[in-house]
Amino acid sequence: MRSDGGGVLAPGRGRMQRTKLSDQIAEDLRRWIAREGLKPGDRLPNEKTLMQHYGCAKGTLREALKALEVQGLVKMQTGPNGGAEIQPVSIDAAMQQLRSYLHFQVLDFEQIYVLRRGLEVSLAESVVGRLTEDQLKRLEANIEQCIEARDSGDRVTGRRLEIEFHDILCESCDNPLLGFICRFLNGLLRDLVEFRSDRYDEHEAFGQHNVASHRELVAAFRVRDRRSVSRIMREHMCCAESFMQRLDASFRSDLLSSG
Amino acid sequence: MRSDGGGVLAPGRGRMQRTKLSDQIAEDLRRWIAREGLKPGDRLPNEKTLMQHYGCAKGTLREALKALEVQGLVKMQTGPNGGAEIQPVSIDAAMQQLRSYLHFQVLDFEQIYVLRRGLEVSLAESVVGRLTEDQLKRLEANIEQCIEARDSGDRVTGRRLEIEFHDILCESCDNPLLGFICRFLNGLLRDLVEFRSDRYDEHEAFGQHNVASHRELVAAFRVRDRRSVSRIMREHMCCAESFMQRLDASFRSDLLSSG
DNA sequence: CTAGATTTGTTCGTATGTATC
DNA sequence: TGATACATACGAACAAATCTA
Repeated sequence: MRSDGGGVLAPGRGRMQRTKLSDQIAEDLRRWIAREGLKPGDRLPNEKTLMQHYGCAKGTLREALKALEVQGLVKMQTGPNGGAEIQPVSIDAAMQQLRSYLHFQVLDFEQIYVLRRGLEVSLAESVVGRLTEDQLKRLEANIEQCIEARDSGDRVTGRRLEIEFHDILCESCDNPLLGFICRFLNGLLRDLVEFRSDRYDEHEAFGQHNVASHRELVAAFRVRDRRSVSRIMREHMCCAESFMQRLDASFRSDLLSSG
Repeated sequence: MRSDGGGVLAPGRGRMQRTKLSDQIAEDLRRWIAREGLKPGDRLPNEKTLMQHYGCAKGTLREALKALEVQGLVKMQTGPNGGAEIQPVSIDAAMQQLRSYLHFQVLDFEQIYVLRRGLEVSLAESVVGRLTEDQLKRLEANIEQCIEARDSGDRVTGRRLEIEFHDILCESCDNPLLGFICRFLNGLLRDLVEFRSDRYDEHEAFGQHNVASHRELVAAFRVRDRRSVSRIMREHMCCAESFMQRLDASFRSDLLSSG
């Protein structure tokens, strides 16, 4: 029993193109998954059944399933009881897509900090009283690792670890939107920091500030002092931005002198 | 042109390819597009050529192209000079992916405004002096439309138009990250506002506030008064949040009394 | 406006690798 | 050790869209 397939037109310019059958099937499957309320671990019917249901060929159905797979909705598996298995909605697929969108745009650290200096404060406020003992311990362990990295002179690792501190905070955020964006900004910073100048003094000062701020933050989190958390994070963001600015400046002068 | 394709096929004995052939081809095409620096409008080789290059069957290649199409990198076209055409990196694909990620999360207007009240102010500040005469005119026209919608009692259209005001501001933002997120938040609000209560008095007051604030904003934009813009938008967001809160409250009481 | 050429879209048949029992 | 179920992949052919002469 083939679904219509005749009159479905795609809005466009002069060329009105009949929507591809594989796209119709993909869209139908998406709706079916939502309507049926399928959860991660559930499986779609196998290819043969779906082929009979939609009255289409293997290639067509496989293109439809491929679309769902790329979007991270399902994962294909071979063997008995194989087929398309519903996947937990992945934050990674959304991040990668947003990243590839921004890949061709100009982006510097200042544009990131326009968002970050406000959002990280909101994030910190929102997780006060929600951090588990395990997470607090991991925050403290992270600070120790930062100190080790600094002592061993491994600057890039140090910067990366300091960003991980903020990733841990994202875990407890009950606002999925805020959590996503903060995590995403952290990822962008991780990429940027790889290419910054290796000015020893700047990195040293930056690292010392970060360790101090992170220690104050953990202390305030432990006593659930929301106002202190807010203030410390605001100052921390402000300082971090100016440190990044100086790193960026010396990085650019390095480029000039070497080019 | 070598018809070899051996570097991609990986003729390993024992276990065949761990990753699906179509995925390998898709990844190779992505890298090829980036390395070659292909721009929107450029075309990939046609299916036959690609089949020969990768030494694969039609179905396999089509799955690979489908993956690129879903990610918004290319668009397929039939006919002579058809094939896979490179697309401008679309903001829509990134938004849709992020939306589907958040679809299964709990999200209310308060969580949106935690971000919006800060980001819209930054956005407004960043577009001061960058708005064209055309955009200023469209902002003013938008305000007139809002008044018309209010007079004709069309509340939902009014709310939608007021959000479009903020979409226009996003156009001039030179920070792609900030622009993306503000646009995305506007989209979320558009969805939420559809289901809000129809309390006439609340909507009326909300509409009047919006028109007044938007008028003040346009005036400040015209004279490029950055500090006024910042202040007005901050107050506007604060008021809008409390209005939404009241709409939400009466909406929930409606639900209770009807359920 | 029609006819042909080009290229994607779809179908069917078949074979093979792989995981489960 | 097979036997079975399933996705993966190949190849040939036809259908539909679209450009050009």
